Formats: sequence, C-alpha cells, structure tokens
Amino acid sequence: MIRIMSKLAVLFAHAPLTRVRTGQAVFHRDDPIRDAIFLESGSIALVRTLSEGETLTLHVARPGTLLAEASLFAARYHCDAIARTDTALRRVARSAFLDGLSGTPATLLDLFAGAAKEVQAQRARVEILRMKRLPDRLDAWLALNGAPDDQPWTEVAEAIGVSPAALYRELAKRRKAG
Amino acid sequence: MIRIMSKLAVLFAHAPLTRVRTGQAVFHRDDPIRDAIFLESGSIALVRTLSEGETLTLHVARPGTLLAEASLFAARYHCDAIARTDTALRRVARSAFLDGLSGTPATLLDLFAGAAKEVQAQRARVEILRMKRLPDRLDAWLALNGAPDDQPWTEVAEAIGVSPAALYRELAKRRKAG
DNA sequence: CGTCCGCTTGACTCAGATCAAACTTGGTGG
DNA sequence: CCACCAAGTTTGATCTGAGTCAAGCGGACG
Repeated sequence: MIRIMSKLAVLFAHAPLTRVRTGQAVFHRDDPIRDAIFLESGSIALVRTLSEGETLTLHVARPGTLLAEASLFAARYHCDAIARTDTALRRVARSAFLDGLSGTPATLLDLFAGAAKEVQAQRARVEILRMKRLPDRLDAWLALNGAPDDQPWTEVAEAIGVSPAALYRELAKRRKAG
Repeated sequence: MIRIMSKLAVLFAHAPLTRVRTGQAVFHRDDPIRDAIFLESGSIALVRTLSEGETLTLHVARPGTLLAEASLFAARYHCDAIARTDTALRRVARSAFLDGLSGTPATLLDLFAGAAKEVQAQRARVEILRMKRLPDRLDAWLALNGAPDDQPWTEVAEAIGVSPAALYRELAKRRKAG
C-alpha cells in the first residue's frame, strides 16, 4: 500500500502505535511532559476544566498534527486531553523529538507555520468574545465559519460564549426578518 | 562594543535600520505582505479596528522579536501595526528571510517556541473572556499577571473586556472587604 | 493655571442569564 | 411496533450584573 507521509509523520514512523478510546484521557493538567505526541487518526480535544464541572474546549487536534505543540516547551501540561473519537497516536521522547527536528528545517518550518496559524485563530476568537452584544458575536462567528450544516447551534452558543436560549431567540428573530 | 546578538537578529544584521515614531503605522490591514520585520527597539501594537472607532489590541511586540510572525505565511496583514513608542526596525524580503531560516534550525526552533508560547497566552485570554462574571475575570487575570504596579486599571479593564466603571466598583468592593 | 487622565460613585436601563415547560426527532431495547 | 429516553430546539417569565451616562475629585505636566 502506497501511503503519502508528511514530513512530521516520518519522525514518528518507528514509534509504536497506541490506541485510545472515545472519552479516555491522553494526559491531564499538571502531568509532567515526557513525550511528543503525534495524532495518527481520530480527534482529541484539549480541554480546561473550570470550577464545578464547567469545561472549556481550547482546541481540537486533527490527524497529522502534534498534540499540544504548545507543551513541547513547558514542563507540565496546562490542560486535559480527551479523545473525542477512537484515536491512534504515536509517542516519542520529547528530547529525542526535538533533536530530530533540528535536522529537518522544512518540518520545523511547517510546525512554525501551523503554530502561527493557530495564533491567528485564537486572536479571532478573542475578537469575538470581546464584543458585548450577542448579534455582533454571531455575525462575526458566521463571517468566520460560514453557516453550520452538521454542527448543532448549542455548540455555536458555547463557542461564542452565550447561553443556548439567548442564541435561539436571536435566530428566531432573524428568521422573522431576512 | 561587544553586543550579544540573538540568532534571529543575525538574519537582519545587514538590513538597513528604519525608524518609526510613536503613533505611526508600520503596516495596515489588507496591505500585501512583502517583508519579514524585526523589531530592534521600542514597542509596536498589533491592533484591529472594530466598527466605529472601537479598537482591540491583539498583541504588543517587544524588541528582539519578529513583528506579526503569524503573517509570515499569509498574503495580507490581518491587522494594523501602530508604534507605541519611537521604534527602530529592520526589514528583509520575506522569501529571502524564509530561505535564510532553513539554514538555521536553532533559530527556527526558537520561533516555533515563541509562537507556541503565544498560543498559550491567547488561550488563557480566551478562558478569561468566556467567564460571565466580572469578579471571576478579575481573579483569573490577577492569578495570571499578578498585581499591576505601573499599569493603570483602565488597561486591565480593557484586557478583561469590562468597562472601567464596573472594574472600579469591584475594586472598591474588595477594598471594603479583604 | 488650566487641562488631561486616572479614579470614584450614583442612578438608570437593558441585554442576556437563569429557570422552566413543551415539542420534535432519532435511537434503543423490550 | 411501541415505550422510552436523550439531545436539540422553541418560547415565556423573571432577575440581575454590568454597561452607559453623568458628575466630581486629585495629581501631573505643559
């Protein structure tokens, strides 16, 4: 079987494959960081647990990317990682991974580009959350992400930081107009 | 004079120095991106102009860093850059800069690390802005940044997305307690 | 000495949170 | 095939945190 392998994947090619089931944690906040983790398939959410059950999704990692790249340079994780689907991942000792990276500037550049893009995405999120009125937030979110086809509106409400009830009200209001 | 020069600075060493005065723009939103820009001294704010005069500060660049690293991989700028103090910077054609980077993995790793750190900072900001109550936001901000010594509270209000009046009220309330 | 800015407080208002009750849909299991 | 349950959606009633407007204070600085 011929397989196109990203440059990043090559660095993990010899590492054993680990499988994680939906709902299981890959790591927890404050765990010491030992490995670089590559997401082979599936999807993993980076989640911060706020006071009392409330939870905030910081990021959803997709296949072919590093999990929590930000944590490559920290001593401990800043959030929890929870599998959203059954996933497969590979681990390499962090120091070994960093050493390997030094030999592959192109991969390093890809990672830098990915992180830069993520910075922009987060800044866009900040811009939305700083708006005071709900209609503005919704407009901004729609301009950025287009109309949600599969995604339920409750998730949109979560993303823009308003209650589902308030969002549905606004949607009803818009339906009555244009 | 002996000078410690970061690896990043070396890549700009031969570029001419440009000076920018306080309040002047280095680039505007939607300008095509031609150069990589290195901030030699001073400080430059990345600002997004919202509807009608309102403005949101996305980031403040410090000396020794790239300006708008995120934009190295985009076609046009996503925000304005305004000098907050008199500054000095150096420009190198973007493609030439990227080529130069490929030869210096250590620098590239530094940039990646910087971007990763910035991602974490933005995520922390998102976490704060998603809180509904003002006291929670203030607590979170204080836990992250400690008590502000020089910075006026109006800026803190701006950072956590509340009106100065509301923040001063909360501060007064706390003074009356512990 | 006047003016700007950070700070402080009061009064009023309102957008949106919260609580709550239904209704629709799809899936699951008896 | 139907009873049942969970999730998404809809909408009403009520409450409240914080935004807005406004007026006033003190210190810094040209």
